[in-house]
Amino acid sequence: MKIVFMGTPDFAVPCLRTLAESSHEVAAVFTQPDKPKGRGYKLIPTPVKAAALEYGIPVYQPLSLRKGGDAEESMRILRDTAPDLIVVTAYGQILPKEILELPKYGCINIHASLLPKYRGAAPINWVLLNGEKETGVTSMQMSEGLDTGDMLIKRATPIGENETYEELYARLSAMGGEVLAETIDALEKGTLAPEVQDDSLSCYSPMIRKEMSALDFTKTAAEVHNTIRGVTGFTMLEGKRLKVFASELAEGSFDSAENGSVVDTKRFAVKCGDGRAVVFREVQPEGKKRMKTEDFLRGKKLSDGELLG
RNA sequence: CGCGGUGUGGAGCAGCUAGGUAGCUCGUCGGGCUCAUAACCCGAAGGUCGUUGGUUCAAAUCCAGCCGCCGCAA
Repeated sequence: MKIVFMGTPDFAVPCLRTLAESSHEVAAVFTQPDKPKGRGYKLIPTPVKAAALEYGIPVYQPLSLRKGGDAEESMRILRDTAPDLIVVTAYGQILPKEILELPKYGCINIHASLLPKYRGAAPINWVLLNGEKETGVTSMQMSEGLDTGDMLIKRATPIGENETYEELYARLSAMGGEVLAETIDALEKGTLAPEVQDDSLSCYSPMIRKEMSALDFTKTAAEVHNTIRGVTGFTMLEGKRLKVFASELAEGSFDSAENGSVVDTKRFAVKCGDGRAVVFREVQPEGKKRMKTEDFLRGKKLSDGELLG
């Protein structure tokens, strides 16, 4: 088959590699325009673009597929390319109806959740924020709504108690490539059995906002832990920002301590609203590298009862 | 030229403002002790203090440039 791939971040790269290394022809890759990122506003190619260039696949980066000159140009390119299938993984743009209907087999999307739950932009963050025990990857036949298409193949995976966003992201990303391979395989064999989503079971996972990462120690330890896992936490220590990348729940309760105070200086445990404590496992002080808590504590002496936030 | 931090043995840091002996908490290696629920004692190895140049009798420390890592903002 002749396939066009659309995707942007790291998450989509395994899918692109799956296709590029398959017997199918990846005729073109669409990805979001390079944006100035990082210090000094350096222009960084998207991970999908970088991978596509490795394989020598032509890359297109329209500002929009829905309006303006770029949209018309994209439509022309797609018509000329005449793909049998378009595969979309975390592209970051809504496809107009004309594109959805252009390929013979339509458009297939790989989504990082067990649909119909966690439709939308940030499913991986939200399953962690909500303390879900299980998630997965679903492939679907795209329709006009946001992640509402008929489900093709769904695969589930348990979520570790202390699993972080990065870890889960990497696992689901790899699973995405596998589910895509299976889906295309079944598509060719004609064994796909599309399943309509039950809208009454659906929920959305909106985009993550910066302030959601701020740790609130009046919340329960489980909630604080889930914030750290889901969106990476940050708090203030002695007037400086401290990011928290990984954590675990401490055993025991510390009712007498103040919320947000350090209750174990050897492990960096912080008391939360329900009397329990969260142990920071991996942190990054402002201006410093990310490090394990044990390393951090070698250079930074915490005092008992020291207040965060 | 967006704002800012930082670079010191294997790890995390102090020392720099007021230049003059390389320090702390660990790790590693050797030895001792023995059961102290991340053990304790003794000893050792290991550093061109990011880099280049400048000032100076003397630079980790002051000055200038360069390189690397990072936080904020986008």
